Amino acid sequence: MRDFKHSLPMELMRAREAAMSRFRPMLRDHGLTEQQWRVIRALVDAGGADVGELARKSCLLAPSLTRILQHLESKSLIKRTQNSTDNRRAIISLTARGRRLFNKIGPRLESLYSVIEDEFGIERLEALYTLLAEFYETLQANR
Amino acid sequence: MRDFKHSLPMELMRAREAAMSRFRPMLRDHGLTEQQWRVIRALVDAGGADVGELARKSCLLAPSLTRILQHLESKSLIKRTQNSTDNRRAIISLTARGRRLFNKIGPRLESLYSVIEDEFGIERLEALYTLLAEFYETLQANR
DNA sequence: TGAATTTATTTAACATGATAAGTATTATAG
DNA sequence: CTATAATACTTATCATGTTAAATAAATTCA
Repeated sequence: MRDFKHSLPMELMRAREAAMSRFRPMLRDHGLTEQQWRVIRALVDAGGADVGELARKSCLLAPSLTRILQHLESKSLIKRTQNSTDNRRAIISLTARGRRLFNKIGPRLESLYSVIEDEFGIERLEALYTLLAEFYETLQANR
Repeated sequence: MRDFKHSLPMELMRAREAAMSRFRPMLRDHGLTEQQWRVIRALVDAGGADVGELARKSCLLAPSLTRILQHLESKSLIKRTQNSTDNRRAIISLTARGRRLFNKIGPRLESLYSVIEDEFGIERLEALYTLLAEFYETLQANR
């Protein structure tokens, strides 16, 4: 059997964890988990979206997202607006408070990210992005 | 700000999930989670290890591993042996039942994995492994 | 139209992720 | 030696991951 150390899902996880461990403390200082931040960032990107769209953009399963939205709503970081044409989907968007939090955290994360760019090199980072995207597309296509 | 779609931790996660979704149903059919399988596989690889070593090899946090070991022990898939020189660390190893389960599942996962190799190509897969390992090493080195 | 399906989201239940605190054992300094 | 610190692991707590089931609104079709 292939060496245990050579397990692709594990290598992907280790690489991800190596990166996230740089970001997580900062998010925590602002009272956010990694997943909550992904939702906020997706909302800035989309400027309002229903739950399904948010789930796709933030790479979260619907049940997780449901709980996270309840949490963010209780902290007044997001709000829900009823969709007139389909009462199943409410439109989620950031509150002013949510946007302020994003504006505070976003730049700090960017600077942490640019440190990684410098350490690993932009070219190799781009090569990694490309391979990851291709890998994902390949596996989705043949699903 | 960098495009949201271009977030490295998310891309790593998506790629990992694309792969895991191929393996997870099979594991589930045998009553195992992905993490439980990682522990079993690490034990085959090491042939007996204490909790700390197991945590590193299976990429699990100690509290998660504690719970998983309790679960696997209750299903008689692993056993604990006392270490004579240090009573803090018990040595974990597979039971005969654990080994049988591994022997049943291992080959099936390998064949699922070889499908991915064929779809994506071994060369690109190797390139991906290399980049991931380098990325991990770079970020660990400068920690 | 209205019963049956489909779609969107939530709830439930169990397992793991992440951080902090607790416990027991071993190592170390004085 | 022994009080103290360090190490290895476990517990506790809250948040998320994963699957299945439930709920409710929209769609389809007889």
